[in-house]
Amino acid sequence: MSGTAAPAGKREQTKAANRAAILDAARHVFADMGFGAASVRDIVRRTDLAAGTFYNYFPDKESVLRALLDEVATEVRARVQSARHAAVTPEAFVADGFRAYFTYLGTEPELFELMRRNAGTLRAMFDEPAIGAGVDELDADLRAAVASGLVPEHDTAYMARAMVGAAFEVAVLMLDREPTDVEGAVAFVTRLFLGGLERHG
Amino acid sequence: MSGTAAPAGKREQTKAANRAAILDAARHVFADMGFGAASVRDIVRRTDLAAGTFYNYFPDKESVLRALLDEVATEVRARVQSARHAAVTPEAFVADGFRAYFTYLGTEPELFELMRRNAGTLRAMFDEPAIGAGVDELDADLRAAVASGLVPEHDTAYMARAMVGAAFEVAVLMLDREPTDVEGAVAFVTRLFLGGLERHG
DNA sequence: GTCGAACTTGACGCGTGTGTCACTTTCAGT
DNA sequence: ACTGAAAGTGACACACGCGTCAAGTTCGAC
Repeated sequence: MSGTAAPAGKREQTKAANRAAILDAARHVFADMGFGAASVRDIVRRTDLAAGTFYNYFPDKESVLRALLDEVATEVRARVQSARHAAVTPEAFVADGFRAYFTYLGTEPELFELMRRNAGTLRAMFDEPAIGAGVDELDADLRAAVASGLVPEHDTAYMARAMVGAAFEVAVLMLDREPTDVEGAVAFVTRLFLGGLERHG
Repeated sequence: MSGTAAPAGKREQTKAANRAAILDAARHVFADMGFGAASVRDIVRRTDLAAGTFYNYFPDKESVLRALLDEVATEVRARVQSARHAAVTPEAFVADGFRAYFTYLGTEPELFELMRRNAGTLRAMFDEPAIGAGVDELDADLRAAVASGLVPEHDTAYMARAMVGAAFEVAVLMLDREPTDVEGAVAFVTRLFLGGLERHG
């Protein structure tokens, strides 16, 4: 009957369901009113649970944000990383990385909206610049590309930031346009940054 | 004695001083804890004023944010606009616009921090994408440049967003590095986007 | 069917924020 | 000086969020 791994007792089932319900409610609340203005009560109210129950699952609203973040950050990082590491040409490096990024965001627009709305808070709270989910890794990959001669020498720290910042804004616009045109966005940023990389030679 | 225009009665003097004190306190508070988490009391506490006095100047905290925003948005827009409109080559168009932007941010790092911290809130609150203070104007300028043949045809909406997003992130890094190197940042983004623009032809 | 541990519930005590308002202080005009 | 309007003050009434906890409910083991 149940599709996934363990059938599990009813106890564990509701436990997982409650946790999921809280995370789901929090996703909406944080995206709608922003993390700072949101209260634990706002989250609970979007749920069938009682106020006290919340604290069986998370100690405070910050933990919920953290959980939500881990969800998205690890996923997007892994996808982008593996896409980039499979690339051998600069074209593929840029295009595949962005494609993985844009594709995932198209899949989870709600999480993206949450990140967009609370980007400043995230930066301040966890020093991880989770917004781009891996500026450091991009920087590292760029340095490796420079070292191996694939790409001309340049300020990789600036470049990583610029790529993430531009990609983020382009993603916003991409998701605003109907229908969502991932390939168009990929083509745009790829041309932009390939041109930029060459020019730095 | 007093440098500026009207010596003004003591009445008007303190009135202006109080308003300025509130705005200054709010600048700090919004930048430190984020707009959503901040309270009117937090602002007042950073001031010599009583709680009630606040409401003689602003109806609520949102109005303070609005006032703060107008301060920075109109200033940066005017500077960038005039810098760009004086340019005749694509090089100057890109470089001068960014230079005006970076230079102003270097002047007012506190307002920049406020914008950075609350970018998501600003977008949600006022539809104006005040963060880049003029994406629309940049888009318009780009379209004009395309129409006049200065620059090859491309998706100017994407380009405007990408430029603003990249500039914002580069500015963050620029202000983190010591000493603040405006010309280095200008040179970086100029090469990046000139290469990108050419490549789109 | 019984029992106990795990979980849920919602009301409670406490702290804090909101916007207001009667009262006081301050300044400008005479 | 004197006076009245303008502005400042802080306590107040109300509302809400927080985290807890005693009481109730539910599931699973035997």
